[in-house]
Amino acid sequence: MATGRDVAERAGTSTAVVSYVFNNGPRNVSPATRERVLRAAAELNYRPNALARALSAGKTLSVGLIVPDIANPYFGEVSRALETAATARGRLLLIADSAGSEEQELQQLSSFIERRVDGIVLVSVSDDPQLGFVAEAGIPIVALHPLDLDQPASSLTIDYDHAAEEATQHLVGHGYRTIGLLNGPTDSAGSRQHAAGFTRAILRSPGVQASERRSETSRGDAARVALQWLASGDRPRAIYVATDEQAFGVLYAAAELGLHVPDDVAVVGFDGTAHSRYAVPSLSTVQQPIPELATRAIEVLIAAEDAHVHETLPHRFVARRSCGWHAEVAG
Amino acid sequence: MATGRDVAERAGTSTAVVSYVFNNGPRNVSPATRERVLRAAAELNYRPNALARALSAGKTLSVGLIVPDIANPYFGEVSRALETAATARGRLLLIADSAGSEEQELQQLSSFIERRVDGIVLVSVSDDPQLGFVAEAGIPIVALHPLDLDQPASSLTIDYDHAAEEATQHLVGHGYRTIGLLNGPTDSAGSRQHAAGFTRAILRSPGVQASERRSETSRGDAARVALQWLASGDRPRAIYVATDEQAFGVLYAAAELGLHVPDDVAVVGFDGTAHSRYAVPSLSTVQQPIPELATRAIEVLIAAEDAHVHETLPHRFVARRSCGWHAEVAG
DNA sequence: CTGAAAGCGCTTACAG
DNA sequence: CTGAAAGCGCTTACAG
Repeated sequence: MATGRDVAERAGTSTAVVSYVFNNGPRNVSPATRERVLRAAAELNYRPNALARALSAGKTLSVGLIVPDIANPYFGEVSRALETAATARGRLLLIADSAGSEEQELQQLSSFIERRVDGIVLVSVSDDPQLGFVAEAGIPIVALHPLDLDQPASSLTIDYDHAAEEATQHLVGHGYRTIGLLNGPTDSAGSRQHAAGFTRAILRSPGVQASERRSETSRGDAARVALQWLASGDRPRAIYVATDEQAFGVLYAAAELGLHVPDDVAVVGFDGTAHSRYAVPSLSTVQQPIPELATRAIEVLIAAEDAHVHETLPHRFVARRSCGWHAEVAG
Repeated sequence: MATGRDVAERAGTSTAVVSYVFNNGPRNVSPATRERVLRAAAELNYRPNALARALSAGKTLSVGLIVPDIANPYFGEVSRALETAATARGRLLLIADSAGSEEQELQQLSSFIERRVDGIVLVSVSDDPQLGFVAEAGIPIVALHPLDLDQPASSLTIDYDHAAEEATQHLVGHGYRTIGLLNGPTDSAGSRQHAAGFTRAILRSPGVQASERRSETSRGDAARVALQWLASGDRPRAIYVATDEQAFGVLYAAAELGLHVPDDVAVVGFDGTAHSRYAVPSLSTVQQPIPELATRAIEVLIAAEDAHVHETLPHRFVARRSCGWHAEVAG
């Protein structure tokens, strides 16, 4: 491939000028020279080498993202929103999939450090990820989930605890007397908050019975757990599910068992993926502010102040058919 | 951040030796020296700069992927499979989302060229993408969809035409006499093959009536189109849908209208996403060989022979509840 | 407005 | 087994 030197020679100028032209600075170039450079570059099909540029300029203008499963629509939507936000700020987003593996997550963090990304957006598979070595490298991190305050990273989340309480309260309001919680697989900060909010709503409601199960964050495993649960003697009348992805598995299990949602069992999900609206039946859910999370995450990384930021963004409960309403709420 | 020079100084050796240690070659290093280098590196938290390495060594060991919508589960699964395949071959996968925009796709191709990726896996938004400039840059491309043979790129696909015929034939075999095709939005090579196979199966079946609609490749738009179609006087008894994503929209529309799948309307999808199995009801579909496509794509890019490759991989029709079977076929 | 030159942090023949 | 040095392709003070 042609280099800046090739272009400079053909245009009868120096590599410095070629750089000035392609970066619109930091020095001015006369229109005639600029014209010659651009012509030569076009003739040679010149593409500046981004690696050399980054090495020399000391910045890569790129942001890394690590998610546990890019095939999960929620993370897909998050990725898409981050790509939009990053592009709007002139950054390239690099997406990596840790495949639910802590080891792979660590490798990808390393890889991002080695590539000198300007910042990292992380959805960790771990409840308490080791981020010290990233901080030592001087690369800011923002997690899109609750994080211990002593971690060397920022976090942006919604208030899981209150959202869980609100959603559970909504089910109580429908008059359901037995309510289940299908939580995530591990004892993480997130799952504790789901449980805390759920429990608070239950305790406040005399006569309401609670039960809890766990499953992996996948349709398949949620379906497996729900098939047993819903076929058992202590089938709950309503279930609050910690992720949409698991809720889809519950809807599937109910249908397989010939149970009607919401008449036999009501379901509420969490995340507010675009798909939740088109579930059968459409899924009531807690809507995460995905575009806002993405925009703010990129902002935080670009600002990269010394202090870490821990912000809570507003969520929204969206009632649809699956919880018992027979008309979608406005919006 | 510490550099190789810092490590060399602390270890009392040269940067060359540091490089030899971290790359396990190309020269041997005595155990004692290696030990000193590793210790110094650990103390300094040294991370080799991948940009400098790539610039110097002339290879980035990275592969770019561009998909039209990372939030679409099919592309999510493809991304995940490619990440696995790339990692297995020691390459880093960079994922970009063109957001359905031809212009953005071109920018991302440019960005990948500038980053000197070793190869690009492309799912284009365009029927006839302009790839000449990528080929001129010496970067091999493999498309995961049909491509004109005069394009300067390889392609890996299944036989859409026969798969469509087979799926339609399956619906005919159920005895359905009115069969619809819900195709993709544009007149692309893919949509032509869907239509060709569909039509062939219909023409071979006397007395079967066909109809066709189009929608965007999204649940939402497919639902919009299907709501009209299924509520109209000429509602087909069965529908062959060009993507799972659109088929989910059709399932939603049927449920909204109080129609039972498959008793009122049968549905067959296309792609074989993991989600298809857990749809309500579980979705009959044409299974793309996602892991095989991914593995082969990375192989083709790494081999990077002069000749372009155009391969057809085997697909598999999977009958589930949505087409009228009431038991899932083995597998 | 333009050019010669140093430097970014590596890798790799080359010489010893 | 090890080191000095050139080079990868850019950017950017510095000097003119």
